[in-house]
Amino acid sequence: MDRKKLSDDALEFIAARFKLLGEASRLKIIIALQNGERNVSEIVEASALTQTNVSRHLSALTEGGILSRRREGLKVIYAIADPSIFEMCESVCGSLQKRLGTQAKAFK
Amino acid sequence: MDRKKLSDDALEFIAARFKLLGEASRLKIIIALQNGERNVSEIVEASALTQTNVSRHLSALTEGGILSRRREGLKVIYAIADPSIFEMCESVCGSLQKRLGTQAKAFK
DNA sequence: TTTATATATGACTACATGTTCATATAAACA
DNA sequence: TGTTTATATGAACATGTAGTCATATATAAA
Repeated sequence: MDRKKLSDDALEFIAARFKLLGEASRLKIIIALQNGERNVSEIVEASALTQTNVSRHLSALTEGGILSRRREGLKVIYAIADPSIFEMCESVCGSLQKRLGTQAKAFK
Repeated sequence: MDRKKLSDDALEFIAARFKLLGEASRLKIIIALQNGERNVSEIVEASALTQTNVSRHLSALTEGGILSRRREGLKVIYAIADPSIFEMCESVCGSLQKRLGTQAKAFK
């Protein structure tokens, strides 16, 4: 495997991670888990999404290494497995604030 | 506009930012600009994408506030407008390395 | 075993989007 | 003016994917 191919694979990995975060519904789920683990029903309630939809997103986020999954009786409990996503969200928030600030100035 | 609605809009903003980064082709373009501004032809060559495709992605990235655009004669020169994306990429690389390391251990 | 509760999944629809081809626009020059 | 170079865009296609409905699976309890 040559160097070019390797970095293409790496790019795909990175893109996949960003893609997982590039959806408001999934961000809602992540935020619902910000203060600690929760089972699916709790996430459904907190996110105001349907149970099916939440289940789908939870699968994707878990497979992508962002969440962890644990069964406890009838309930399945999810938690943030990769806290680095919060840094990234803050990073985005920072640059968005900066950008919105600039746009706001343009209206003065 | 109530608080709930506001935070939904904010989430959409953040998701849109992540979505822009969630595509290997666009990451290639960003990497091509990592060491300084470049015109479209140079980006096409560096990224090995078609001119049309590059042009489309450049539009999206510029509209999303990630790149800046400047005309100079026949050439149009793009540059990174929001350097915070590099922090995020490094953040992703870090957690991916950690994750791949864990997976590698599982095979021992 | 039957029933109830919690979560996941197959099938499907609707819609978004990456990519390409051909062509348009914009600027410089003869 | 017409021509050439550099970039952008309309149209169309193919693919991916979020969301939904009905149903399946898994665990606990009666």
